[in-house]
Amino acid sequence: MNTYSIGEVAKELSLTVYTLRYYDKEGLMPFVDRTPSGTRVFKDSDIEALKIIECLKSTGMPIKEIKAFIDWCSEGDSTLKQRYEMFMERKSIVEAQMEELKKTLELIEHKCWYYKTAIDAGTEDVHKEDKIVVPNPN
Amino acid sequence: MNTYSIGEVAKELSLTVYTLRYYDKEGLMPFVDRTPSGTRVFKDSDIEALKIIECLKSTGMPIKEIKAFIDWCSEGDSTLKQRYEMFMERKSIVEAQMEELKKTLELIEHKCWYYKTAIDAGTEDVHKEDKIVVPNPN
DNA sequence: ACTTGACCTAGAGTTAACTATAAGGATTAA
DNA sequence: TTAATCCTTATAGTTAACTCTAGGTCAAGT
Repeated sequence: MNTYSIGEVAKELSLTVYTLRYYDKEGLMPFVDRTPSGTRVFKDSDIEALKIIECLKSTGMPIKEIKAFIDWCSEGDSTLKQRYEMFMERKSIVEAQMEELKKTLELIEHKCWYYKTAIDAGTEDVHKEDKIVVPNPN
Repeated sequence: MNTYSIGEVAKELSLTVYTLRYYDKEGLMPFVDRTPSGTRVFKDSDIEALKIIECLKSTGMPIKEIKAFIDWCSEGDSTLKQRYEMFMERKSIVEAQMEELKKTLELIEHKCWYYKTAIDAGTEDVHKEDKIVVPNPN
């Protein structure tokens, strides 16, 4: 079974060693082994767990909540329901984020069109009467 | 033409008056009028501009960059190209975010399944041999 | 043996984006 | 007119998530 140093894991996950040690300090990595002298030794399964952590982080989940999840994992089968519900809640949060992003993208695409036509006309004034000239979505 | 107080705008955009004043201090709202005594008076077009600001903010754009855009808007037609390029860049950033979120959602949905089956089995151990029992995407 | 470089901890510093407080001015309602 | 409820500025405090420094340990290479 492969093992990795903190520097290797940092490179692999595009994080800094500072960040990884910070996560450890916050209790996100209680599963990582140490050598007798204290150096962290990461297993493949640890990297997988860190990928889950990064996944949760990318949904905007705060580190304290991620720690709660990690704690549940350590507690075993008695917390299966909490963990399930946590992921179900994340699912609906992410779905809402995707909806939100879709609307954002539409507005941005409209702005791209707005500026493209303005550049072609040489002035933003072409849009001064938008409500009259182009009554609809623009 | 309608006008609004800072409190009304805050309510309308689900922000606090603190946040709006902070934005103003950071130079995001140079277009907002004042009464002779200094009270801000928001027009409908100001609220529309704030919605664009919120849109940019929701893509993760830092306030300093949003300020650069607002400054370009004040400078007039000479900055049309910059503004166009800025929105084109935002467009690809948002598209990348959507791709990322899609992958995140897939992982989360997998975890939902993982925990649902574990709950049904009464133990997480049903997944201990995933690689053998279910060789593929799980 | 010694130097180099990666690792360690504890704790301080940074940054962004608010969030709140203090002290006061203007406007409205009783 | 007096209280309430807005608003103002300046400035201080908070929070999350890093990010870095200081001072030290440890293992490998020359």
